[in-house]
Amino acid sequence: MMSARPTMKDVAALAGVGLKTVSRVVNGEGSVSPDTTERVNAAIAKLGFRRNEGARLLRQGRTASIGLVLEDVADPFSSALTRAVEDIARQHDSLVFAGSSAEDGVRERELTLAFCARRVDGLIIVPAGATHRYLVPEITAGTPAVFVDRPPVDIDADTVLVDNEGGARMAVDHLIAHGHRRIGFLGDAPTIFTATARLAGYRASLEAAGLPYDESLTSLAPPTAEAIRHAVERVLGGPDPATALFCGNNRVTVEVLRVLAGRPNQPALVGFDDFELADVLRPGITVVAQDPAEMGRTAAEMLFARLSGDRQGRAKTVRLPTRLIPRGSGEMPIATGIGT
Amino acid sequence: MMSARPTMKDVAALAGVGLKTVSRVVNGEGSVSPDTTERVNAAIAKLGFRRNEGARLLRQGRTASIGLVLEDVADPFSSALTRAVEDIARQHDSLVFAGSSAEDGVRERELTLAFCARRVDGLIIVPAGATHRYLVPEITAGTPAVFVDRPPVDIDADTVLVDNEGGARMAVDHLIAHGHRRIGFLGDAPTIFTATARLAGYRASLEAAGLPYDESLTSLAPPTAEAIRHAVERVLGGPDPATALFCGNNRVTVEVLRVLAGRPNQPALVGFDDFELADVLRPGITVVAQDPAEMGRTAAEMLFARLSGDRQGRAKTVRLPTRLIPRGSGEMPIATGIGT
DNA sequence: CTGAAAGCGCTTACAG
DNA sequence: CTGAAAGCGCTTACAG
Repeated sequence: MMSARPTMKDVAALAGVGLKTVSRVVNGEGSVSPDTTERVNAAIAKLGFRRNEGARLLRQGRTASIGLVLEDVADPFSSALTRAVEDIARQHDSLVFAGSSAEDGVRERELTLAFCARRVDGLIIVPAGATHRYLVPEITAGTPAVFVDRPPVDIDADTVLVDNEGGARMAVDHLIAHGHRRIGFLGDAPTIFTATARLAGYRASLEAAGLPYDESLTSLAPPTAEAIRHAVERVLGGPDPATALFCGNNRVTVEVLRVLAGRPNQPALVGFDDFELADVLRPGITVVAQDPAEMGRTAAEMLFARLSGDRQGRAKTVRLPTRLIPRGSGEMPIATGIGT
Repeated sequence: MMSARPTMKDVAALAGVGLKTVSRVVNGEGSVSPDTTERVNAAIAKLGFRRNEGARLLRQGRTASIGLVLEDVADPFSSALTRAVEDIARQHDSLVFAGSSAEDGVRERELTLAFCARRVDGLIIVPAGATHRYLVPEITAGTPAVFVDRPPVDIDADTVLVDNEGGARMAVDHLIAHGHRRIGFLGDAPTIFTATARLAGYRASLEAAGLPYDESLTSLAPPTAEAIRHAVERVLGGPDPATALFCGNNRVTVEVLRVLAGRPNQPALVGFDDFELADVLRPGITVVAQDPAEMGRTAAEMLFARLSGDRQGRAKTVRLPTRLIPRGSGEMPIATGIGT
């Protein structure tokens, strides 16, 4: 029972052997006599020795850890992704540093560089910033990065995206197929890659159906309660209102539902991103689902592939599919109330 | 542009100064001539040098990182807690290793000891295991641990809990106040501390009201869809069924709502734990809310307080309050259907 | 089968 | 104002 942590040196001294012999026993390298092994193990047990992995890894030139930069750890999308990354990392005996950029480019950079300063073996980033040039020296120095959900800006790197445009198009096609001609789009801030990609899918769907694109039916803004309330009122008000809404992401959908709960007649609705309880609400909420766990898994596998070999190959982009899940809200015809 | 990372030695060589001088400049220690400082900075810039924090911290005997052991990073409770821990850690220039025990004692132990092997400065643990004796050597060696949501077993350590019994009692009192006499309790597995504490609160409330405790109205089991379906059918079936349900946690509540969605008449319902969309459902779901972010914040603050001084003081337990949020489902009198 | 020396990339304690 | 030496706790490369 020492108060400080015993080291290999302490073990060696107690066992009366050289440092290297302790190292051999700890690493199970064999070629140590049974007698010596026993003495070393006894000393280890007596002192409660546990090897300092950080010191070992410093010598080996890696840290067996990766850095995961999220928008917000607390977000369901981020946390599902985190769990998937964790599970892959565990398979590679690697630990995960996780942190939130809070959708702030400066904070993303600070956090990412803090991870690099700890010499994480690699990075998985849900980017928020307007440039990732700051990563060039790190990547060049041998710290690979994989981007998820949004592509990096100004640099080339492995990326995992979903088919945002195709997913959005599927959502709007679905509403059109159910008779809607006036369809609103409520998206996140236009600085966010996925928001504009989904807007593009929305427009493509309208165009394919020969429907006009009417800017007064769209809104691209951070999904605060206030902003969403105004947007919903604008899009559902006026002389020729929308009869259906396409919500650009999870947080938009939830805020929209909150606003709609207080209104008499309800538009049809499809949301991008699935969410817990979407099936319990009445009507069930039709969504275009992406799979954050699959995104995390894919990104982590790409990263560990880089770490164990293919470090110089060209950057790859994987685009995962989305899936339409009809639950009721997206299948309502024009002018039918949602029913309380 | 070297392919490997430049070190202080490389910088010193290029600048034509000693290693220590580079260290001084990097640390802004002053007492370096302007001329020398400039040469060193030029070399740093030219080489793209970035100090290896891991090496620095090894020498300093700490890692400026903490380990966070959760039940499941992807769970909303865990992820809200994680974000709060992250924010406090950032204030202390510390990074966070996060990982999931998956409610498995063995995995909890492996993960926790992996963090200790990296010599994290401290631990925050949502415990799953049946004993934490394995932590004694680590704590003795100077790695403090703070437990959250559930107390440690077999050891003494700082702990952050909520008033589970009081919260449960508040929930059941509320249902009783609305006229209910037959109230079901659907809780998680009895091995989970919070499940039995909430059962105790349920029983205390019944007893205070002079109502009998009827085991046929209760269920304590992991909240799989299957188990919950059976439990709901049992508690709401039979000759003298429950008219109200108290759900022991988030996941139970969600599964119960899923089951109830397919049934004709609906019991009153109060859930322990708040959740997104509880206010959007019709009726709104009345809950006893705890504050996972506050729990994380409190735990992190206790940990950093230990790290910056009070290492030997007696273990403290903080018990945070819960809060009843009436939204409709908990205020329904007997025999009134929930509406669609 | 065993160990002394050098090194991972830094800082600390000393000496000038 | 500056730097050589020793050290953080391990492993690597060598030598016996």
